[in-house]
This record gives sequence, structure tokens and C-alpha cells, in this order.
Amino acid sequence: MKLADKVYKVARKIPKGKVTTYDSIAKYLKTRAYRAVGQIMKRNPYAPKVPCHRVIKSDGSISGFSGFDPKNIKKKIALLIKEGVIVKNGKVSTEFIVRVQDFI
DNA sequence: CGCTTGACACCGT
DNA sequence: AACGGTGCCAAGC
Repeated sequence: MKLADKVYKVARKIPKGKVTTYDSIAKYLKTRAYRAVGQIMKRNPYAPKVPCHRVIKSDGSISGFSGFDPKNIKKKIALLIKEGVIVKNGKVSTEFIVRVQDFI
């Protein structure tokens, strides 16, 4: 069982209208590989099943899948907003950030 | 099997 | 408040 599998398993349970962070997932899995989590999400072979857009940085900013393509940023943010998440200045309001242990 | 690469986090300045 | 350097660990090559 690779870390990747565990990550996907957890990530797919993120409730709509909420987001979590890379380090939160890492902590929950008893590992400090929060960086690896990022790469795992990037690969994301389970595209629709794992809502990788609901995983953000600990400071609430959205990165990666959107960070490289400015056009994609707005699209993902719009998607999150559509789900009920409030995003201002490219950052998600902390009240929508949930620790993994809270929604599992 | 070892080296490089990050969708990161945590200081210190 | 913003920027940069440092540390961590799994995946890929």
C-alpha cells in the first residue's frame, strides 16, 4: 500500500463545499511527506473520483493545477465557489478549511 | 540503487 | 506583510 493509495482514499472523502490542506492529509496518514502529497495529487489517476481541487496549501492559497495556468485558476476557483467555498484574493477563507480527521 | 524533483511548510530577515 | 532560504519524504528516472 503506497502512500499515494492512502492519499487518494482520503482525498475522495472531502465533502463538497469544504477544502483541506496537504499537511493535514499528511498528518492524518502519520507521515511528514506533505510534499509528496502534492505530487500525488498532480498525478491523480483517479481524476473525477478524487477532488484534487479541494486540496490547498496550509495558508489557504490555491496552487499547482491552477498555479501554472492562470486561466485554469479562475476556473477552479469558480468551481469551488460554486460548491459554496468563499475565495478571496486567490485564497480560501480559513473557515472552509477542514482538517482530515474532522471529515473522516 | 542513487540522484533529482516537487500541487509544501516553517522559520528568519 | 512579503520574500527567501532550509528541511522533509515519497515518486520518478
